[in-house]
Amino acid sequence: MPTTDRKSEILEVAKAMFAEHGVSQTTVRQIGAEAGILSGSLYHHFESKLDMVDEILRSFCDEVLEEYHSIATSEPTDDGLGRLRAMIVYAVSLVDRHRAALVIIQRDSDELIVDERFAYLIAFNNEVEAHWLASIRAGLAEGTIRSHVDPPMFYRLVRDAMLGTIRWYEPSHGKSAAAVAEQLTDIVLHGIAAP
Amino acid sequence: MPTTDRKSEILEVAKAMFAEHGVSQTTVRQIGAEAGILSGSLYHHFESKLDMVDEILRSFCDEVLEEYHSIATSEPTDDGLGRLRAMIVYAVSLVDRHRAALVIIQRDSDELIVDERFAYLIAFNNEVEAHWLASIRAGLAEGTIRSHVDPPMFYRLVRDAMLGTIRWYEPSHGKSAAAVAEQLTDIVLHGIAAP
DNA sequence: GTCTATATGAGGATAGAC
DNA sequence: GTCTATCCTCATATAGAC
Repeated sequence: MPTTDRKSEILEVAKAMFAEHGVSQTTVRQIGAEAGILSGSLYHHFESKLDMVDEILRSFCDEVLEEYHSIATSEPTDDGLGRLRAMIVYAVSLVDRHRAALVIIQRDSDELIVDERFAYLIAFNNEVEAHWLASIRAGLAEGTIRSHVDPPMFYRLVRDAMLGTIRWYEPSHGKSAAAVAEQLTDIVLHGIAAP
Repeated sequence: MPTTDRKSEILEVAKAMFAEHGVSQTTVRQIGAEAGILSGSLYHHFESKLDMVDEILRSFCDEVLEEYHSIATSEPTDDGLGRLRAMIVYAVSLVDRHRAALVIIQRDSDELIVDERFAYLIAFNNEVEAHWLASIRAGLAEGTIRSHVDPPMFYRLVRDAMLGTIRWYEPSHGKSAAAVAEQLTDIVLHGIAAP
């Protein structure tokens, strides 16, 4: 048995290329060339180009939802602010570990969800948002979050700030993921104004 | 003289379509159909599809840089925090007034800048960033911004939070642009943690 | 499982009549 | 200034040999 089968190998190549150039800008010929196979032969492993995208994104969504569930249940249920901190750290860590999948979802999901089989992307977003909103509302209820905060608006602002890091955050040089998470958490919690 | 000439009309149609579906996903045939003209006839007004994109983005960049310049000079030069507030309000207002151009730049600039003629997009980003960094550093120097804040990282986090609003902010219903700006400014300045 | 060869369609762009 | 007609290229995907 090989350490990784041919199909998974091709999928890794495709994932990187989809992330770099976008799904529709990546051709099956390019994927084949990069994977050392002719484009026609790809269809022995996959039914279509979108099938590759589907496999990549499904496994990502499954994994992430499972991990959010752990955070939501393992942290003390009543400590909204604590769970929120944990979620920020976790979300930033995804930029390290699943950058390609995040880039694809961020850039191409509008285009993908036209196809019904990608409906799970909408469900994924809703479920993630629900986890965040629950924590924010718990924080508001327990008084650790200022009443000024509008939960959905706040969630979206923070989510977009995190997703944006994908474009400029370089794991290899400069700031670590931890430093980015720390700066973001600090700003979100205490603001930038001097007391 | 017509109120708007045919070329501007076509450009407005194209701008909306580029913003909705992305530049490379919008075909000249679609633009023609929407503008009531055949695709071949578009080439009487423009040399190529990318020429349309170029005209749209150039005028946007010019206008925005000019307005940033006003903010930077009209507000008291020594009040970094004040200028920063003004910039946040201004930037959010762009989501209202120039949504389409912002969407195009956000989604397609990676693809566009491969072409040398779009090099001004990089210059644009650098210049806008320089305005923000100057204000942030002034705020740090005068002590109105906490020393914790890393200027480039902070700028990018806030910029991405603002750009993200493009995807969910609906000028027509619900929150006004002012409400979004207010919530964002409030979080950025004071954080969400209760004192 | 990968190759050769090719079907089929859509994209940007052009030439010349009106 | 717009239309008709068409060129050329490149995309996804298929059929069948090896």
